[in-house]
Amino acid sequence: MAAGQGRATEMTHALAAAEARCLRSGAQLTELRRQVLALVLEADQPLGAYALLDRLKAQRPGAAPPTVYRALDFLLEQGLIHKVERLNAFIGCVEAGHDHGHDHGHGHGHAHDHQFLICGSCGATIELSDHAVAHALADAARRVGFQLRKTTVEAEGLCAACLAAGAGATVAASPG
Amino acid sequence: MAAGQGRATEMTHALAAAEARCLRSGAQLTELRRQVLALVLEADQPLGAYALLDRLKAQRPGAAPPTVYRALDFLLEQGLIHKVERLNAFIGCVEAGHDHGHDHGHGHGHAHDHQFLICGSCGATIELSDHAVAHALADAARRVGFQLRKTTVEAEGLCAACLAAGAGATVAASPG
DNA sequence: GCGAATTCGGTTACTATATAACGCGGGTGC
DNA sequence: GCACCCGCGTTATATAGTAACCGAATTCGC
Repeated sequence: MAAGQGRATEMTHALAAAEARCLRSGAQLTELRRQVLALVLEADQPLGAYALLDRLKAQRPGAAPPTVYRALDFLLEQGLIHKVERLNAFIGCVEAGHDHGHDHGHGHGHAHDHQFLICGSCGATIELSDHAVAHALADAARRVGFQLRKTTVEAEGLCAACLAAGAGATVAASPG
Repeated sequence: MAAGQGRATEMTHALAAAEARCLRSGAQLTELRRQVLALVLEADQPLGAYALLDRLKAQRPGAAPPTVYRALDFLLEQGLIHKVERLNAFIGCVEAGHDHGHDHGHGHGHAHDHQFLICGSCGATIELSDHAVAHALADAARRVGFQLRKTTVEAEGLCAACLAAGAGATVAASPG
């Protein structure tokens, strides 16, 4: 891609931004939480809690499910990561590193509306922040008197790269 | 309840419609599948697979997880039920009883686009079929060259009834 | 009628995902 | 020092989902 920086650099930036954000909000980005965040960020796909646990054990042999789940809960609350419900997996928030220039005032991450596009062929997961989708959903909810708190919009299909590679015909199946 | 019919009547209609649909498509709505469908339909909330299994055991003592999962897979394929990803639970499809007047030609249920609004207070789950939401998502996907196959749109919040009951302040918590 | 192929579902065993509950140690305030 | 909260280790368990094998019933071809 056209990005002029490697993944390692992005990671460093993202971690620094996360740290800065936690400092501002008073949240404690502990060593464990930073480790789990790093594991999520360095993956190019959403990772399940137990996949993260396996990797975490390299650094922290005694790690158990609650170890990683507690860290994930924290990171979710801070808006540093998202959960992909369809996959029961976790992925870094692409907006976590940005600063919106204002404080939303709820003491935690801004919990922006977002959408995921999950490629069924290569597993890549694209995060969107499409206002039209968010508005359409908000409108539909308002129409039935429903007050939204958190939205989950996830779609499965084929990413541009896999479509170009002809995955439209094979969809991750080996050619016959 | 302003509806002029009881839930039992709705259920009977839904089951009859499901049977008719399966007849047309050649799918076999067996006794087990009908039982599981009835359990899903008679619940006023989405039910997890194991909750369904517990209830199924009353009629079918030997039932085990695969028993209910196989039935659920069938019902999902036929479009007679939906899965609520956020809850890992299953709910009857409100359109399953309708007839769209045309055959979609893929040999199974029409898999219409839909959205769920899940009340965090009472657990009620409202199914929408909002075209604006579906279109917005389709547009956003097209813009990044992503081909949609299946969409999952689920929102958590407060339903109109719970809002009216003042749940906006308490959200299912007992008053202090 | 007989066997092959298919479908449905019972059964066992297992993997994957997630949480409850208890306890310890380190900070902070007094 | 002591109470308190928080982070986290630890054990155990709950919940969700699948793999693999088997037998009964049906259908198809002969």
